Amino acid sequence: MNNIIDILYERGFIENTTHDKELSRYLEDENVTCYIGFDPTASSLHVGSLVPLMSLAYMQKHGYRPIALIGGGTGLVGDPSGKTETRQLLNSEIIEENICGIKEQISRFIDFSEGKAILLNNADWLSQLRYIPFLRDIGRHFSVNRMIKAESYKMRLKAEEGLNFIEFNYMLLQSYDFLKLFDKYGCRLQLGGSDQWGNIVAGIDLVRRMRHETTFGIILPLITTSSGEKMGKTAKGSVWLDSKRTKPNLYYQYWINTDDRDVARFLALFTFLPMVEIKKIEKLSGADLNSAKTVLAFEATLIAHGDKEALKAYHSAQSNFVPRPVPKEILPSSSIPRNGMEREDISAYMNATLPPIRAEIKGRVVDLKTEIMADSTPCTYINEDQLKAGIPAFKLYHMVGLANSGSASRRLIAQGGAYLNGKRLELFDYLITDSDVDNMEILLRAGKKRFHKLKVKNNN
RNA sequence: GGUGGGGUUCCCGAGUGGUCAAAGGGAACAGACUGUAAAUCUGUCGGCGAAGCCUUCGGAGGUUCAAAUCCUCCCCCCACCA
Repeated sequence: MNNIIDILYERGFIENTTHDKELSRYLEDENVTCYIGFDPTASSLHVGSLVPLMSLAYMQKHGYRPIALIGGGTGLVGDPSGKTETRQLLNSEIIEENICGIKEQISRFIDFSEGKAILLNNADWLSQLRYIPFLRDIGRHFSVNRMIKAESYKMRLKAEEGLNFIEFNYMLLQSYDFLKLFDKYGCRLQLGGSDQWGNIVAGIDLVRRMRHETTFGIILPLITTSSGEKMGKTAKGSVWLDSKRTKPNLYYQYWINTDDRDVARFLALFTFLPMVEIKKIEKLSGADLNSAKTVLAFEATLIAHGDKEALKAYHSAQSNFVPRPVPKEILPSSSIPRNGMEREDISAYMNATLPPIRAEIKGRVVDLKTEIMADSTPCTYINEDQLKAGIPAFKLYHMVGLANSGSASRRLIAQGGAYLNGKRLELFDYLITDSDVDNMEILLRAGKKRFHKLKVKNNN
Protein backbone atom coordinates (compact mmCIF):
# COMPACT_ATOMS: atom_id res chain seq x y z
CA MET A 1 0.00 0.00 0.00
CA ASN A 2 2.77 2.47 -0.56
CA ASN A 3 1.99 2.99 -4.18
CA ILE A 4 0.32 6.35 -4.55
CA ILE A 5 -2.11 4.97 -7.11
CA ASP A 6 -3.34 2.39 -4.62
CA ILE A 7 -3.68 5.02 -1.94
CA LEU A 8 -5.63 7.31 -4.21
CA TYR A 9 -7.83 4.47 -5.37
CA GLU A 10 -8.54 3.34 -1.85
CA ARG A 11 -9.51 6.82 -0.74
CA GLY A 12 -11.78 7.32 -3.71
CA PHE A 13 -9.78 9.87 -5.68
CA ILE A 14 -9.56 8.03 -8.95
CA GLU A 15 -12.31 7.63 -11.45
CA ASN A 16 -10.12 6.76 -14.36
CA THR A 17 -6.55 6.96 -15.61
CA THR A 18 -4.82 6.86 -18.95
CA HIS A 19 -2.24 4.12 -19.69
CA ASP A 20 -2.67 2.23 -16.40
CA LYS A 21 0.50 0.17 -16.57
CA GLU A 22 2.87 2.85 -17.74
CA LEU A 23 1.39 5.24 -15.25
CA SER A 24 2.10 2.95 -12.29
CA ARG A 25 5.63 2.46 -13.53
CA TYR A 26 6.08 6.18 -13.95
CA LEU A 27 4.88 6.80 -10.41
CA GLU A 28 7.51 4.49 -8.99
CA ASP A 29 10.02 7.09 -10.06
CA GLU A 30 10.86 9.68 -7.41
CA ASN A 31 10.89 12.77 -9.53
CA VAL A 32 7.26 12.96 -10.36
CA THR A 33 5.78 16.33 -11.13
CA CYS A 34 2.05 16.59 -11.57
CA TYR A 35 -0.40 19.40 -12.06
CA ILE A 36 -3.96 20.52 -11.69
CA GLY A 37 -5.48 23.67 -13.09
CA PHE A 38 -7.75 25.92 -11.06
CA ASP A 39 -10.07 28.34 -12.77
CA PRO A 40 -10.20 31.83 -11.29
CA THR A 41 -13.88 32.23 -12.07
CA ALA A 42 -14.62 33.33 -8.52
CA SER A 43 -12.63 35.02 -5.81
CA SER A 44 -12.63 31.85 -3.82
CA LEU A 45 -12.56 28.16 -4.39
CA HIS A 46 -15.38 26.19 -2.89
CA VAL A 47 -15.95 22.75 -1.50
CA GLY A 48 -16.24 21.41 -5.03
CA SER A 49 -12.53 22.08 -5.51
CA LEU A 50 -11.57 20.03 -2.49
CA VAL A 51 -11.06 16.80 -4.39
CA PRO A 52 -8.39 18.31 -6.65
CA LEU A 53 -6.81 20.12 -3.71
CA MET A 54 -6.71 17.04 -1.52
CA SER A 55 -5.40 14.87 -4.34
CA LEU A 56 -2.51 17.29 -4.84
CA ALA A 57 -1.94 17.31 -1.10
CA TYR A 58 -1.70 13.53 -1.11
CA MET A 59 0.72 13.67 -4.03
CA GLN A 60 2.87 16.02 -2.04
CA LYS A 61 2.68 13.89 1.08
CA HIS A 62 3.97 11.09 -1.04
CA GLY A 63 7.03 13.09 -1.96
CA TYR A 64 6.03 14.23 -5.41
CA ARG A 65 6.17 17.79 -6.61
CA PRO A 66 2.75 19.25 -7.37
CA ILE A 67 2.10 22.23 -9.56
CA ALA A 68 -1.01 24.27 -8.89
CA LEU A 69 -1.74 26.10 -12.08
CA ILE A 70 -4.07 29.03 -11.86
CA GLY A 71 -5.88 29.72 -15.08
CA GLY A 72 -5.35 33.46 -15.30
CA GLY A 73 -5.10 33.11 -19.08
CA THR A 74 -7.65 30.38 -19.70
CA GLY A 75 -10.00 32.18 -17.34
CA LEU A 76 -10.23 34.94 -19.91
CA VAL A 77 -11.57 32.40 -22.37
CA GLY A 78 -13.89 30.27 -20.24
CA ASP A 79 -14.07 26.50 -20.18
CA PRO A 80 -17.26 25.15 -21.76
CA SER A 81 -16.63 21.60 -20.49
CA GLY A 82 -19.61 20.24 -18.70
CA LYS A 83 -21.37 23.57 -18.75
CA THR A 84 -24.80 23.83 -20.23
CA GLU A 85 -24.55 27.56 -20.62
CA THR A 86 -22.05 30.05 -21.91
CA ARG A 87 -20.07 31.48 -19.09
CA GLN A 88 -19.99 35.15 -18.66
CA LEU A 89 -16.72 36.57 -19.83
CA LEU A 90 -14.73 37.91 -16.96
CA ASN A 91 -12.51 40.92 -17.31
CA SER A 92 -8.89 40.85 -16.34
CA GLU A 93 -9.18 42.96 -13.20
CA ILE A 94 -11.72 40.61 -11.72
CA ILE A 95 -9.55 37.65 -12.62
CA GLU A 96 -6.53 39.28 -11.00
CA GLU A 97 -8.51 39.76 -7.82
CA ASN A 98 -9.76 36.20 -7.92
CA ILE A 99 -6.24 34.86 -8.35
CA CYS A 100 -5.12 36.56 -5.14
CA GLY A 101 -7.85 34.89 -3.12
CA ILE A 102 -7.35 31.49 -4.66
CA LYS A 103 -3.59 31.47 -4.17
CA GLU A 104 -4.02 31.91 -0.46
CA GLN A 105 -6.49 29.07 -0.21
CA ILE A 106 -4.39 26.66 -2.21
CA SER A 107 -1.48 27.27 0.09
CA ARG A 108 -3.50 25.98 3.01
CA PHE A 109 -3.57 22.60 1.37
CA ILE A 110 -0.19 22.51 -0.27
CA ASP A 111 3.16 23.49 1.13
CA PHE A 112 4.96 25.80 -1.31
CA SER A 113 8.04 26.31 0.83
CA GLU A 114 11.50 25.28 -0.35
CA GLY A 115 10.43 24.29 -3.82
CA LYS A 116 8.19 21.51 -2.53
CA ALA A 117 5.48 22.70 -4.87
CA ILE A 118 5.06 25.26 -7.58
CA LEU A 119 2.36 27.83 -8.05
CA LEU A 120 1.98 29.13 -11.59
CA ASN A 121 -0.36 31.26 -13.61
CA ASN A 122 -0.88 30.35 -17.23
CA ALA A 123 -1.44 34.00 -18.13
CA ASP A 124 2.36 34.21 -17.98
CA TRP A 125 2.62 32.36 -21.25
CA LEU A 126 -0.86 32.46 -22.76
CA SER A 127 -1.18 36.21 -22.86
CA GLN A 128 2.04 36.43 -24.89
CA LEU A 129 0.73 34.15 -27.62
CA ARG A 130 0.54 35.42 -31.13
CA TYR A 131 -2.38 34.19 -33.13
CA ILE A 132 -0.85 33.07 -36.42
CA PRO A 133 2.17 31.29 -34.93
CA PHE A 134 -0.10 29.59 -32.42
CA LEU A 135 -2.40 28.34 -35.14
CA ARG A 136 0.49 27.11 -37.20
CA ASP A 137 2.38 25.40 -34.38
CA ILE A 138 -0.37 24.17 -32.13
CA GLY A 139 -3.64 24.48 -34.00
CA ARG A 140 -2.58 22.20 -36.82
CA HIS A 141 -2.40 19.27 -34.39
CA PHE A 142 -6.07 19.51 -33.58
CA SER A 143 -8.74 17.88 -35.66
CA VAL A 144 -12.07 19.62 -35.53
CA ASN A 145 -13.72 16.34 -36.40
CA ARG A 146 -12.34 14.87 -33.23
CA MET A 147 -12.98 17.90 -31.11
CA ILE A 148 -16.67 18.03 -31.83
CA LYS A 149 -16.94 14.43 -30.81
CA ALA A 150 -15.57 15.22 -27.36
CA GLU A 151 -18.18 14.73 -24.69
CA SER A 152 -17.43 18.15 -23.24
CA TYR A 153 -18.43 19.88 -26.46
CA LYS A 154 -21.18 17.47 -27.48
CA MET A 155 -23.37 18.58 -24.66
CA ARG A 156 -23.11 22.15 -25.75
CA LEU A 157 -23.48 21.43 -29.41
CA LYS A 158 -26.80 19.82 -28.66
CA ALA A 159 -27.95 22.36 -26.13
CA GLU A 160 -30.02 25.37 -26.91
CA GLU A 161 -27.21 27.65 -25.86
CA GLY A 162 -24.74 26.64 -28.48
CA LEU A 163 -21.02 26.92 -28.32
CA ASN A 164 -19.15 29.94 -29.46
CA PHE A 165 -15.72 30.09 -30.97
CA ILE A 166 -13.85 31.50 -28.00
CA GLU A 167 -14.90 28.57 -25.83
CA PHE A 168 -14.12 26.13 -28.60
CA ASN A 169 -10.49 27.22 -28.27
CA TYR A 170 -10.29 26.34 -24.62
CA MET A 171 -9.12 22.83 -25.32
CA LEU A 172 -6.15 24.09 -27.31
CA LEU A 173 -5.06 26.41 -24.57
CA GLN A 174 -5.25 23.80 -21.87
CA SER A 175 -3.32 21.39 -24.05
CA TYR A 176 -0.72 24.04 -24.58
CA ASP A 177 -0.42 24.44 -20.80
CA PHE A 178 0.44 20.79 -20.46
CA LEU A 179 3.04 21.10 -23.20
CA LYS A 180 4.58 24.10 -21.47
CA LEU A 181 4.71 22.40 -18.10
CA PHE A 182 6.19 19.32 -19.69
CA ASP A 183 8.92 21.33 -21.39
CA LYS A 184 9.76 23.53 -18.45
CA TYR A 185 9.18 21.33 -15.42
CA GLY A 186 9.17 17.85 -16.84
CA CYS A 187 5.60 17.50 -15.73
CA ARG A 188 4.09 14.32 -17.10
CA LEU A 189 0.91 13.97 -15.14
CA GLN A 190 -2.25 16.02 -15.17
CA LEU A 191 -5.11 15.48 -12.78
CA GLY A 192 -8.56 16.86 -13.31
CA GLY A 193 -12.26 16.36 -12.81
CA SER A 194 -14.23 14.09 -15.10
CA ASP A 195 -15.36 17.10 -17.10
CA GLN A 196 -11.69 17.62 -17.94
CA TRP A 197 -11.25 14.28 -19.66
CA GLY A 198 -11.35 15.76 -23.15
CA ASN A 199 -8.96 18.55 -22.31
CA ILE A 200 -6.49 16.26 -20.58
CA VAL A 201 -6.45 13.71 -23.37
CA ALA A 202 -5.97 16.51 -25.89
CA GLY A 203 -2.94 17.70 -23.93
CA ILE A 204 -1.48 14.21 -23.82
CA ASP A 205 -1.94 13.96 -27.59
CA LEU A 206 -0.30 17.29 -28.17
CA VAL A 207 2.81 16.34 -26.16
CA ARG A 208 3.02 13.06 -28.00
CA ARG A 209 2.73 14.67 -31.41
CA MET A 210 5.14 17.48 -30.72
CA ARG A 211 7.67 15.88 -28.36
CA HIS A 212 7.12 12.16 -28.98
CA GLU A 213 6.85 11.62 -25.26
CA THR A 214 4.25 9.90 -23.11
CA THR A 215 2.33 11.84 -20.52
CA PHE A 216 -0.48 10.73 -18.25
CA GLY A 217 -3.82 11.74 -16.89
CA ILE A 218 -5.75 10.89 -13.77
CA ILE A 219 -9.43 11.65 -13.73
CA LEU A 220 -10.87 12.63 -10.40
CA PRO A 221 -14.51 11.85 -9.70
CA LEU A 222 -17.13 14.49 -9.52
CA ILE A 223 -18.33 13.99 -5.99
CA THR A 224 -22.04 14.12 -5.43
CA THR A 225 -23.79 13.64 -2.15
CA SER A 226 -25.90 10.56 -1.72
CA SER A 227 -28.98 12.66 -2.25
CA GLY A 228 -27.61 13.41 -5.69
CA GLU A 229 -26.40 16.95 -5.27
CA LYS A 230 -23.08 18.40 -6.23
CA MET A 231 -20.71 18.89 -3.34
CA GLY A 232 -20.71 22.29 -1.80
CA LYS A 233 -23.92 23.60 -3.23
CA THR A 234 -26.54 24.62 -0.76
CA ALA A 235 -29.59 26.75 -1.19
CA LYS A 236 -27.68 29.66 0.25
CA GLY A 237 -25.09 29.26 -2.46
CA SER A 238 -21.71 27.66 -2.51
CA VAL A 239 -19.72 26.67 0.51
CA TRP A 240 -16.56 28.68 0.00
CA LEU A 241 -13.10 28.01 1.28
CA ASP A 242 -12.63 31.70 1.95
CA SER A 243 -13.41 32.37 5.60
CA LYS A 244 -14.85 35.75 4.70
CA ARG A 245 -17.38 34.23 2.33
CA THR A 246 -18.26 31.17 4.37
CA LYS A 247 -17.59 31.62 8.04
CA PRO A 248 -15.63 28.74 9.57
CA ASN A 249 -18.49 27.77 11.85
CA LEU A 250 -20.81 27.46 8.84
CA TYR A 251 -18.16 25.50 7.05
CA TYR A 252 -18.06 23.21 10.08
CA GLN A 253 -21.85 22.97 10.06
CA TYR A 254 -21.81 22.03 6.40
CA TRP A 255 -19.78 18.95 7.26
CA ILE A 256 -21.82 18.13 10.34
CA ASN A 257 -24.88 17.97 8.12
CA THR A 258 -23.32 15.29 5.95
CA ASP A 259 -25.68 12.54 4.91
CA ASP A 260 -25.17 9.30 6.88
CA ARG A 261 -24.30 7.43 3.74
CA ASP A 262 -21.49 9.82 2.88
CA VAL A 263 -19.56 9.98 6.14
CA ALA A 264 -16.94 7.31 5.51
CA ARG A 265 -16.46 8.32 1.90
CA PHE A 266 -15.96 11.94 2.87
CA LEU A 267 -13.57 11.11 5.70
CA ALA A 268 -11.42 9.31 3.15
CA LEU A 269 -11.49 12.15 0.67
CA PHE A 270 -11.45 15.22 2.84
CA THR A 271 -9.28 14.35 5.83
CA PHE A 272 -5.83 12.88 6.29
CA LEU A 273 -6.99 10.30 8.81
CA PRO A 274 -5.73 6.77 8.19
CA MET A 275 -7.95 4.43 6.19
CA VAL A 276 -7.74 1.70 8.84
CA GLU A 277 -9.66 3.94 11.21
CA ILE A 278 -12.09 5.15 8.57
CA LYS A 279 -12.97 1.59 7.63
CA LYS A 280 -14.23 1.04 11.18
CA ILE A 281 -16.63 3.95 10.76
CA GLU A 282 -18.39 2.14 7.96
CA LYS A 283 -19.66 -0.32 10.52
CA LEU A 284 -21.29 2.34 12.62
CA SER A 285 -24.92 3.09 12.11
CA GLY A 286 -27.65 5.31 13.42
CA ALA A 287 -26.87 8.02 15.90
CA ASP A 288 -23.37 6.64 16.49
CA LEU A 289 -22.39 8.09 13.18
CA ASN A 290 -22.79 11.56 14.59
CA SER A 291 -19.47 11.31 16.38
CA ALA A 292 -17.83 10.49 13.10
CA LYS A 293 -19.51 13.52 11.56
CA THR A 294 -18.14 15.65 14.34
CA VAL A 295 -14.65 14.42 13.57
CA LEU A 296 -15.19 14.95 9.86
CA ALA A 297 -16.31 18.52 10.47
CA PHE A 298 -13.45 19.20 12.83
CA GLU A 299 -10.77 17.80 10.56
CA ALA A 300 -12.13 19.45 7.43
CA THR A 301 -12.30 22.81 9.18
CA LEU A 302 -8.82 22.26 10.57
CA ILE A 303 -7.40 21.77 7.09
CA ALA A 304 -9.21 24.70 5.52
CA HIS A 305 -9.11 27.25 8.34
CA GLY A 306 -6.56 26.13 10.90
CA ASP A 307 -6.75 24.70 14.40
CA LYS A 308 -8.05 27.82 16.11
CA GLU A 309 -11.09 28.13 13.91
CA ALA A 310 -11.75 24.42 14.06
CA LEU A 311 -11.78 24.53 17.84
CA LYS A 312 -13.99 27.56 17.97
CA ALA A 313 -16.48 26.00 15.62
CA TYR A 314 -16.42 22.78 17.60
CA HIS A 315 -17.09 24.55 20.85
CA SER A 316 -19.89 26.75 19.59
CA ALA A 317 -21.56 23.68 18.16
CA GLN A 318 -21.17 21.90 21.49
CA SER A 319 -22.74 24.78 23.36
CA ASN A 320 -25.58 25.56 20.96
CA PHE A 321 -26.62 21.99 20.33
CA VAL A 322 -26.86 19.02 22.59
CA PRO A 323 -23.24 18.33 23.49
CA ARG A 324 -21.89 15.08 22.21
CA PRO A 325 -18.47 13.97 23.33
CA VAL A 326 -16.44 12.06 20.80
CA PRO A 327 -15.36 8.68 22.21
CA LYS A 328 -11.66 7.89 22.19
CA GLU A 329 -12.07 4.85 20.02
CA ILE A 330 -13.62 6.75 17.14
CA LEU A 331 -10.97 7.87 14.68
CA PRO A 332 -8.24 7.99 17.34
CA SER A 333 -5.80 9.80 15.06
CA SER A 334 -7.94 12.92 15.05
CA SER A 335 -6.79 15.78 17.24
CA ILE A 336 -10.34 16.69 18.19
CA PRO A 337 -10.68 17.38 21.95
CA ARG A 338 -12.05 14.39 23.80
CA ASN A 339 -11.74 15.30 27.43
CA GLY A 340 -15.47 15.57 27.89
CA MET A 341 -15.40 19.31 27.83
CA GLU A 342 -19.07 19.93 27.26
CA ARG A 343 -21.62 22.55 27.99
CA GLU A 344 -21.38 22.69 31.79
CA ASP A 345 -17.63 22.59 31.63
CA ILE A 346 -17.58 25.45 29.21
CA SER A 347 -19.61 27.74 31.42
CA ALA A 348 -17.57 26.61 34.40
CA TYR A 349 -14.43 27.66 32.63
CA MET A 350 -15.98 30.91 31.62
CA ASN A 351 -16.55 31.86 35.23
CA ALA A 352 -13.57 30.35 36.91
CA THR A 353 -10.10 31.76 36.85
CA LEU A 354 -8.38 28.52 36.24
CA PRO A 355 -4.89 28.16 34.96
CA PRO A 356 -4.76 27.73 31.19
CA ILE A 357 -5.72 24.33 29.91
CA ARG A 358 -3.10 23.01 27.62
CA ALA A 359 -3.93 20.77 24.78
CA GLU A 360 -1.84 19.58 21.95
CA ILE A 361 -3.30 20.04 18.53
CA LYS A 362 -1.40 19.25 15.40
CA GLY A 363 1.80 19.28 17.38
CA ARG A 364 1.16 22.77 18.69
CA VAL A 365 0.29 23.59 22.26
CA VAL A 366 -2.77 25.78 22.53
CA ASP A 367 -4.60 27.21 25.46
CA LEU A 368 -7.98 25.58 25.33
CA LYS A 369 -9.47 28.03 27.75
CA THR A 370 -9.16 31.00 25.42
CA GLU A 371 -10.47 28.89 22.60
CA ILE A 372 -13.55 28.04 24.58
CA MET A 373 -14.24 31.66 25.36
CA ALA A 374 -13.98 32.54 21.70
CA ASP A 375 -17.33 31.31 20.57
CA SER A 376 -17.88 31.59 16.86
CA THR A 377 -21.65 31.91 16.88
CA PRO A 378 -22.41 34.93 14.73
CA CYS A 379 -23.15 37.96 16.82
CA THR A 380 -24.37 41.53 16.63
CA TYR A 381 -23.82 44.28 19.16
CA ILE A 382 -26.68 46.41 20.32
CA ASN A 383 -26.84 49.58 22.41
CA GLU A 384 -28.29 49.40 25.86
CA ASP A 385 -30.57 52.36 25.11
CA GLN A 386 -31.93 50.80 21.98
CA LEU A 387 -32.81 47.72 23.92
CA LYS A 388 -34.39 49.62 26.77
CA ALA A 389 -36.78 51.22 24.27
CA GLY A 390 -37.65 47.73 23.04
CA ILE A 391 -37.56 46.17 19.60
CA PRO A 392 -40.36 44.09 18.09
CA ALA A 393 -39.16 40.54 17.62
CA PHE A 394 -39.77 40.37 13.87
CA LYS A 395 -37.74 43.54 13.34
CA LEU A 396 -34.89 42.13 15.31
CA TYR A 397 -34.82 38.85 13.42
CA HIS A 398 -34.74 40.74 10.17
CA MET A 399 -32.09 43.16 11.42
CA VAL A 400 -29.81 40.42 12.60
CA GLY A 401 -30.10 38.50 9.34
CA LEU A 402 -31.98 35.45 10.56
CA ALA A 403 -34.78 36.42 8.18
CA ASN A 404 -34.47 38.05 4.78
CA SER A 405 -37.35 40.45 5.16
CA GLY A 406 -39.88 41.61 7.66
CA SER A 407 -42.44 39.36 6.02
CA ALA A 408 -40.20 36.34 6.19
CA SER A 409 -39.53 37.16 9.81
CA ARG A 410 -43.23 37.36 10.62
CA ARG A 411 -43.80 34.05 8.94
CA LEU A 412 -40.95 32.45 10.80
CA ILE A 413 -42.34 33.54 14.15
CA ALA A 414 -45.95 32.78 13.24
CA GLN A 415 -44.95 29.25 12.29
CA GLY A 416 -43.27 28.76 15.63
CA GLY A 417 -39.73 28.71 14.30
CA ALA A 418 -38.27 31.50 16.38
CA TYR A 419 -36.75 31.04 19.81
CA LEU A 420 -35.52 33.62 22.28
CA ASN A 421 -33.02 32.28 24.80
CA GLY A 422 -34.34 28.82 24.03
CA LYS A 423 -38.01 29.71 24.48
CA ARG A 424 -40.38 29.76 21.54
CA LEU A 425 -41.72 33.17 20.59
CA GLU A 426 -45.50 33.31 20.33
CA LEU A 427 -46.08 36.79 18.97
CA PHE A 428 -44.36 38.28 15.96
CA ASP A 429 -44.38 41.72 17.56
CA TYR A 430 -43.32 40.63 21.02
CA LEU A 431 -41.28 43.52 22.36
CA ILE A 432 -37.74 42.47 23.14
CA THR A 433 -36.25 44.60 25.89
CA ASP A 434 -33.42 44.59 28.38
CA SER A 435 -35.43 42.26 30.57
CA ASP A 436 -34.66 39.50 28.08
CA VAL A 437 -30.94 39.95 28.50
CA ASP A 438 -29.18 37.03 30.10
CA ASN A 439 -25.53 37.33 31.01
CA MET A 440 -25.13 40.43 28.81
CA GLU A 441 -26.47 38.66 25.76
CA ILE A 442 -29.59 37.39 24.06
CA LEU A 443 -29.56 34.15 22.13
CA LEU A 444 -31.76 34.18 19.06
CA ARG A 445 -32.54 31.03 17.16
CA ALA A 446 -34.34 30.40 13.89
CA GLY A 447 -35.45 26.88 13.23
CA LYS A 448 -33.31 24.09 14.57
CA LYS A 449 -29.90 25.16 13.48
CA ARG A 450 -29.48 28.87 12.95
CA PHE A 451 -28.22 30.86 15.90
CA HIS A 452 -27.37 34.47 16.46
CA LYS A 453 -26.15 36.24 19.55
CA LEU A 454 -27.08 39.74 20.47
CA LYS A 455 -24.51 41.29 22.76
CA VAL A 456 -25.36 44.33 24.80
CA LYS A 457 -23.01 47.26 24.59
CA ASN A 458 -22.87 49.97 27.21
CA ASN A 459 -23.20 53.45 25.91
CA ASN A 460 -20.01 54.70 27.45
C1' G B 1 -27.92 38.53 -44.10
C1' G B 2 -33.00 35.70 -44.50
C1' U B 3 -36.94 32.86 -42.07
C1' G B 4 -39.08 30.90 -37.88
C1' G B 5 -39.25 30.16 -32.37
C1' G B 6 -38.22 32.29 -27.71
C1' G B 7 -36.91 35.75 -22.96
C1' U B 8 -42.47 34.87 -16.90
C1' U B 9 -40.95 35.21 -9.76
C1' C B 10 -34.57 31.25 -6.89
C1' C B 11 -34.80 27.18 -11.16
C1' C B 12 -38.04 24.53 -14.71
C1' G B 13 -42.56 25.90 -16.69
C1' A B 14 -48.22 27.33 -17.54
C1' G B 15 -50.61 31.79 -18.58
C1' U B 16 -52.30 35.43 -24.98
C1' G B 17 -56.88 41.90 -22.15
C1' G B 18 -59.95 42.08 -16.20
C1' U B 19 -61.39 36.39 -11.87
C1' C B 20 -53.01 37.50 -11.82
C1' A B 21 -48.59 38.53 -6.74
C1' A B 22 -49.41 35.01 -11.65
C1' A B 23 -51.27 27.32 -12.29
C1' G B 24 -48.06 22.99 -11.64
C1' G B 25 -43.31 20.89 -10.29
C1' G B 26 -38.47 21.37 -8.05
C1' A B 27 -35.51 23.93 -4.55
C1' A B 28 -35.89 26.50 -0.03
C1' C B 29 -38.00 27.78 4.91
C1' A B 30 -40.93 26.40 9.34
C1' G B 31 -43.68 22.62 12.25
C1' A B 32 -44.42 17.27 13.64
C1' C B 33 -41.33 12.71 13.96
C1' U B 34 -35.81 12.32 14.97
C1' G B 35 -29.80 11.94 15.68
C1' U B 36 -27.87 19.08 13.77
C1' A B 37 -28.88 12.53 9.00
C1' A B 38 -32.47 10.44 5.52
C1' A B 39 -37.56 9.40 4.51
C1' U B 40 -42.58 10.93 5.48
C1' C B 41 -46.74 14.17 6.69
C1' U B 42 -48.51 19.47 7.37
C1' G B 43 -47.95 24.56 6.46
C1' U B 44 -45.34 28.71 4.11
C1' C B 45 -42.93 30.53 -0.05
C1' G B 46 -42.42 39.46 -3.74
C1' G B 47 -42.40 43.82 -0.24
C1' C B 48 -44.62 46.97 3.55
C1' G B 49 -46.22 47.47 11.58
C1' A B 50 -50.45 44.32 6.88
C1' A B 51 -56.62 47.43 6.75
C1' G B 52 -55.21 48.01 2.58
C1' C B 53 -51.29 49.71 -0.38
C1' C B 54 -46.67 49.34 -3.36
C1' U B 55 -43.23 46.79 -6.88
C1' U B 56 -42.57 42.40 -10.45
C1' C B 57 -43.42 38.71 -16.33
C1' G B 58 -35.97 41.08 -21.27
C1' G B 59 -35.70 47.10 -21.85
C1' A B 60 -38.09 51.83 -23.33
C1' G B 61 -42.45 54.00 -25.00
C1' G B 62 -47.78 53.64 -26.52
C1' U B 63 -53.25 51.88 -26.89
C1' U B 64 -57.08 50.93 -23.02
C1' C B 65 -61.34 52.33 -17.59
C1' A B 66 -57.92 47.89 -17.23
C1' A B 67 -51.70 45.04 -19.97
C1' A B 68 -47.43 39.30 -18.37
C1' U B 69 -51.19 39.27 -22.37
C1' C B 70 -52.42 44.24 -27.84
C1' C B 71 -49.06 47.96 -30.84
C1' U B 72 -44.00 50.40 -31.91
C1' C B 73 -38.83 50.56 -31.31
C1' C B 74 -34.57 48.36 -29.04
C1' C B 75 -31.52 44.38 -26.52
C1' C B 76 -30.45 39.17 -25.88
C1' C B 77 -30.89 33.70 -26.97
C1' C B 78 -32.03 29.41 -30.14
C1' A B 79 -33.11 26.59 -34.78
C1' C B 80 -32.95 26.23 -39.98
C1' C B 81 -31.22 28.41 -44.48
C1' A B 82 -27.24 31.45 -46.71
